[in-house]
Amino acid sequence: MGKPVYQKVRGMHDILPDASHRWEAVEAAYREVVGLYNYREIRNPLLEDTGLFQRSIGDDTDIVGKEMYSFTDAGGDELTLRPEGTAGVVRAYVEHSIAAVEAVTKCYYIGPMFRRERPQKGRYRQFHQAGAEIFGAPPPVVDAEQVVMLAEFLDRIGLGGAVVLFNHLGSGETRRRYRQLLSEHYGARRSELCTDCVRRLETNPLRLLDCKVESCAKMKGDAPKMREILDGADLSLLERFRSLLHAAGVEAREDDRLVRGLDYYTGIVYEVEVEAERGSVVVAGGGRYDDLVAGLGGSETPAAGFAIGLERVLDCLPESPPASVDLFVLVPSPEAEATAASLLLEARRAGLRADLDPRAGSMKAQMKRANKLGSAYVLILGQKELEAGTVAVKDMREGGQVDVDVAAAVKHVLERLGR
RNA sequence: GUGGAUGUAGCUCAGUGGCAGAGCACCGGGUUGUGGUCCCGGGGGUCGUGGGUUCAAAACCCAUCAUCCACCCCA
Repeated sequence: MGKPVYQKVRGMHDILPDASHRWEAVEAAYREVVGLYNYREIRNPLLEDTGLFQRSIGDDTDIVGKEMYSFTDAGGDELTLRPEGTAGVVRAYVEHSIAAVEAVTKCYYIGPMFRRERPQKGRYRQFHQAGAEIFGAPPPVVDAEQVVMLAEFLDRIGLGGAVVLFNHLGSGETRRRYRQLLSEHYGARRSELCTDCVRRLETNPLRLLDCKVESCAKMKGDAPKMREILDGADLSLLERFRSLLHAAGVEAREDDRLVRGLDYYTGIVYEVEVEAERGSVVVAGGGRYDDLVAGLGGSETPAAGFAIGLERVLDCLPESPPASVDLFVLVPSPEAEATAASLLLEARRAGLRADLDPRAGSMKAQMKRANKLGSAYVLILGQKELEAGTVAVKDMREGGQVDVDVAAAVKHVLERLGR
């Protein structure tokens, strides 16, 4: 064994053939579920102008401030590997004037995102998200529908019982006012704050509520509450949102500490949590961003979306074996290879996963290979069979085998497999 | 970005200064043409990497890289 000259860059992972089938299954389930809700796929570039992310995610956020893979290309353009999916989707929505063609647009995406963070479990520098966005729809019906869709997806892949934590960030003016009030409340007792919170006063006052340091946490008790700032319309939206989720059987709890790390969120925001062996894991997050389309040059357009962390989802799912082979052909001698090739072709055209051992070793070695691949049936093309124009069909499960005419062998296996 | 733990065979790990190991996996064999169980055998590691201490380093020291945990933040 040689020693590797290169290794994968930090925080990035190879999805090897022994694991990729799990990804395929999760992605297929996602496409299927969002298709039922009439979402269509959008495929955006991985690279965008750096300014797009600065404008949409916000200059003060951690993502823009210190986590982006940005560079100047040979032509002098400032480019960034996308750290999330929404910005690019909104950019495309505006750039292609989609609003002019249809009043409501629903699209989904699946793909890699890049953030230069310190990696750990469930946190990678290249990770994958499956997301969905809707444009041109006011709250709260579509917001609830997106959360239900998300729950349906999780349920389908075996992560039932997800819990939704939601909050209302206030829209536009109320949100700014609330940040101001929080900043004043905590700022008045600045000296008792931890160093992180002193920084938060400036960068993200909403995060002050989430501090776990005791002296800071104590101040939360008499801190102004979002609910006190929200107007009647906001509160009734929240209530309708809640009851729509309830009606769909989705467990949802209001959580006034819930804050999103991206500046474009307005109004209803949420996170989705599932129980895993190591505790509860947030596998998805989303919310409404009613100002973003206009912020990127489009007309005022209500919009909402979410993103699911696929690694986090997969980390919660059990290992599963890859697809096994339906039919394996044993080729004991070169004289049998032509017959083997045509049998394999016939089998594959009939939709069977079929293979042989390209090393052409002993029959025992080839049988071991067939067994390792989990083959249901093995066709044995021995000298005896070749001369008789037959092939031995062995049932690997039962262990028995029968001689069948070469021309009927694949059909025989298809019948036994019930296909 | 900060603090901590870990890095020995493909995988899980034992080995605390004196010849690099186990289990599983992989490959082969157990007479004539047949897998899974069992028995026997085999290949594979410059002990993450680079320095240092020592007669002698997988082990001790320093650095570096990677993974994991906590923080920060987030999917």
